[in-house]
Amino acid sequence: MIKQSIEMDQAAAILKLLGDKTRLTMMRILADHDCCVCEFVAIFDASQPAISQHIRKLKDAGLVKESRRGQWVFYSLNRQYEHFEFVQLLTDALPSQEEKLTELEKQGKRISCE
Amino acid sequence: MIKQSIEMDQAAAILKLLGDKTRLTMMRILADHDCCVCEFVAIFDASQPAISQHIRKLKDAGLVKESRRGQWVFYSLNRQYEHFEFVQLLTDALPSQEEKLTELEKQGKRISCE
DNA sequence: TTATCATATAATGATTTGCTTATATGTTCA
DNA sequence: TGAACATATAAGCAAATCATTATATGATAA
Repeated sequence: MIKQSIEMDQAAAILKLLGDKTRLTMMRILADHDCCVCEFVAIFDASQPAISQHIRKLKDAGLVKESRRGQWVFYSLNRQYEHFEFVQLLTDALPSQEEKLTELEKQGKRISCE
Repeated sequence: MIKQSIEMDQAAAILKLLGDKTRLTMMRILADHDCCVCEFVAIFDASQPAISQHIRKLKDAGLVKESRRGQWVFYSLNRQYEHFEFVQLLTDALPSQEEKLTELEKQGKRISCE
């Protein structure tokens, strides 16, 4: 199988989407763990609608997928996304955001509903 | 020397800048050749001020540098740019825009003033 | 079933973006 | 020097973006 190269307009659209600190950081976090909306709200210290709207953009573009677990909605990377490798190339170049999660745990705000 | 990782806000700023098809394509072209403004105008079939304004953003951010050659102003990648490697990671993942240049040559619009 | 928690959506407004038109600047050449 | 060419800048405007507030939806638990 010959790997199909991404087209310029698709690449530009992805970069535009990720050219926002909040969304870019979300993607970097999701590269390591699934996350639910309320965790993002806590991490970014942002309003719930603001976070919800950022996630929606990522979801509409196909970069993330959602799954409801009880009352929570979790998001994860969509590894079937057509240009997942391109996205991964980017997130791999970014620093781990692990501290944001450990910070959450300290505050007892980490959700886990396994 | 430990390679310093790019910070999230810097990365987001770069992606935002490159999240525009015209600017992204410019960077991909510049990865292969220096280019002058009038070539970009021909390639993108855009107005001269529009092109000039895109280039200015790239220049202000430090991604490209300019050099005047006679009446033309040429632009090239700034390989000394702090996050050049990050930028290169991106452009390397994009398809060559070589045809755009060969197209120009066919039309006799390629500038060369060596 | 109703209160509560988690999330999404809608409406609105301020800010940013990217073009256009008009004009200024800098270079070359007759 | 002045005309022509290449480029930059400024001003203005329409569209896009991103937050806010208010409200709707969906799930759980008492």
